[in-house]
Amino acid sequence: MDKLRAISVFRRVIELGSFKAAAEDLGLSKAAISKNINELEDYLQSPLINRTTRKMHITENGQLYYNHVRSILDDLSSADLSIIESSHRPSGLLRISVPMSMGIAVLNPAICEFKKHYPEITIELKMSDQYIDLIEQGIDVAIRGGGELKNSNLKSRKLKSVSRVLCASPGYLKNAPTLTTPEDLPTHSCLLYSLSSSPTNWLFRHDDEVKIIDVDSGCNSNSNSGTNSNSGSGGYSVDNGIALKQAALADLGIMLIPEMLVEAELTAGALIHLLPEWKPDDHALYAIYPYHRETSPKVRIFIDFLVDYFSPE
Amino acid sequence: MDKLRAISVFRRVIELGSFKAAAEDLGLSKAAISKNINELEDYLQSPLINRTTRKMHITENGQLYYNHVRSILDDLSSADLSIIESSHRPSGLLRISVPMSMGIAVLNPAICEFKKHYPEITIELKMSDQYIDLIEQGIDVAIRGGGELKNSNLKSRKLKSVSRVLCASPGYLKNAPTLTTPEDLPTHSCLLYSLSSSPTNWLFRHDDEVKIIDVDSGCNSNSNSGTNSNSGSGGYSVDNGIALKQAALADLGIMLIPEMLVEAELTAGALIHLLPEWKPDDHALYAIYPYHRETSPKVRIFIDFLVDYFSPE
DNA sequence: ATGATTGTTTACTGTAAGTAGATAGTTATA
DNA sequence: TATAACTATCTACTTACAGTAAACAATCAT
Repeated sequence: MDKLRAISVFRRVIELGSFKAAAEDLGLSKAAISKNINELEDYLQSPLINRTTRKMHITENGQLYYNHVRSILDDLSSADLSIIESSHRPSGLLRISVPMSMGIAVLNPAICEFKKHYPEITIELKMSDQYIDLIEQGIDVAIRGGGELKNSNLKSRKLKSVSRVLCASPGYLKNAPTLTTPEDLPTHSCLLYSLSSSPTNWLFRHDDEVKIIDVDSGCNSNSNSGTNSNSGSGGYSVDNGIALKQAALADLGIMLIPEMLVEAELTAGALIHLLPEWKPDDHALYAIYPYHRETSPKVRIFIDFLVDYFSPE
Repeated sequence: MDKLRAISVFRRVIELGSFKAAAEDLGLSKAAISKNINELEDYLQSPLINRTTRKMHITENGQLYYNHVRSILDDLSSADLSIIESSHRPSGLLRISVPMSMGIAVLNPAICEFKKHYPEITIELKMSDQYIDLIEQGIDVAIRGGGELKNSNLKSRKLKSVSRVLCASPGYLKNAPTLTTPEDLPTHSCLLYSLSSSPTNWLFRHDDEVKIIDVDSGCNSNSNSGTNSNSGSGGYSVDNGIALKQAALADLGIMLIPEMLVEAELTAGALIHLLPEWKPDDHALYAIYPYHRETSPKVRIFIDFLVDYFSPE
């Protein structure tokens, strides 16, 4: 027995006062109504409706049950409706995870704009420089550089290309080895951004020429920290873009960093753009979200917004 | 989809935190759990649980729905339980219909005794001298003389034999024709109890001899009312035993009446037992109640009690 | 009486709910 | 790194049952 249907049928029979009327109202046969009522009565071990072929009268228990059941059915359908409705009109809480530097430089402005369009979506932005488990932590969307997925239950969507620049502070460069081609990099102190998809392999293009440099090659062999002079890559790896920039500004070495994080420093001369004719490969910003047949509209809307927000034109 | 089952499954999954645990708890396969959750999500057009093969986390909508649904399920099962329980422990309202004379003479004392045993059953006794429609009026039990049923949705159960006596007042008999055999009755003024199963055909036995007298035979032809003297049956028919007795005491004629209604008058001499060697056929008292596969325990208990109460030993 | 109306019964059918077993993804352990 | 243990999902299949149609039964109106 589909109890919920049986109860709905019972309710309708009581409200319309006849099996036939309920049958027509519900688009069922009289037989089906009869069966539903019988099954419900069997289940409750109690008569609910006394009936002849011409008259019916609700019993005391029937009336009691009707009163209970009506409010229960109403509650349930309102609960259903509120979920279904919320799945069309986006609202509720959107939990976003993002690495700190990107959160400040990129995502926060985007979110501020987003909130203007969808004020009824509450946003909880979590700055996190670790890759956390979205499902375990109940995160709706994570913004990350690199679309690789740790988990097949996640999906990713590319938001934006991030052009990166190779740069260092004048202070570092003053005492540093010469740098005329990418191949010179392993002799330098290279600051690594550990959340990059391949932190130590830096790729550069010049016209059709491609060079992949393992800037970490000398790291483990000669880890001469402290002094920022002479050759050898000083082992410094951070998972935070702001800290990376601070390290570079403190003359610690050369970094490969998203251009947008250092625009001000480059124009002010606090950082120098190195090997400008060698273009690093673009990173990309991805939105990562738990895959689900029924993606929440708030998630869909938010990602759509970000794609639009970051699209070039 | 059996939505109620899907909701129960969802609830259990949330409470146990795993599909497998819920499957074992509910005695279903993991596949069934998975299907139920998927169907519920499809119906609500919204993800309820984000899941990998190892972890699951309830979504915002899922939490919302869970909160609603838990109280709804609890409400429903408590409504069910209260009905099922009441179908075992008799209680509630018992509506009884009975002809007035029997109500006062027979049923009321029985009910007083019944109430001592089942105080939690509320009784509403309706004295009615018409045969009313039990189902239309929402009557649980009617007590009547004669087990004939107007309606196939009713059942009857014999409670008690009612021995009747032929009697009249001395005042009537003083001026009345002679009465030595039942055949003399049509010459008398016979008072009819219209609720009897055959009001005008009075049956008498003497040893193996049976006589059926149509006491109404002369009624329509000579309706000499007013005077209580001489021959011819005066047409008087009542549907109330007390009124019938009052009519006899007022010297209006001869009546065939349940012995128990006139015991006091017979011993006091206010009424005279006529033709004592001719025994009228016994009437019987029946309980009539709406037929239902699931008879209410209050009805069953009450009728059982009456049968026991009226049984001879 | 007759026909209209209404609930029940019966035989049948199609849907879908459940299962078993294979599959795929994830974590722990050696 | 490979393996084992665990979990959700998918696929194919079986089975149960909800609904229907049609005949039946009972009641009421005319």
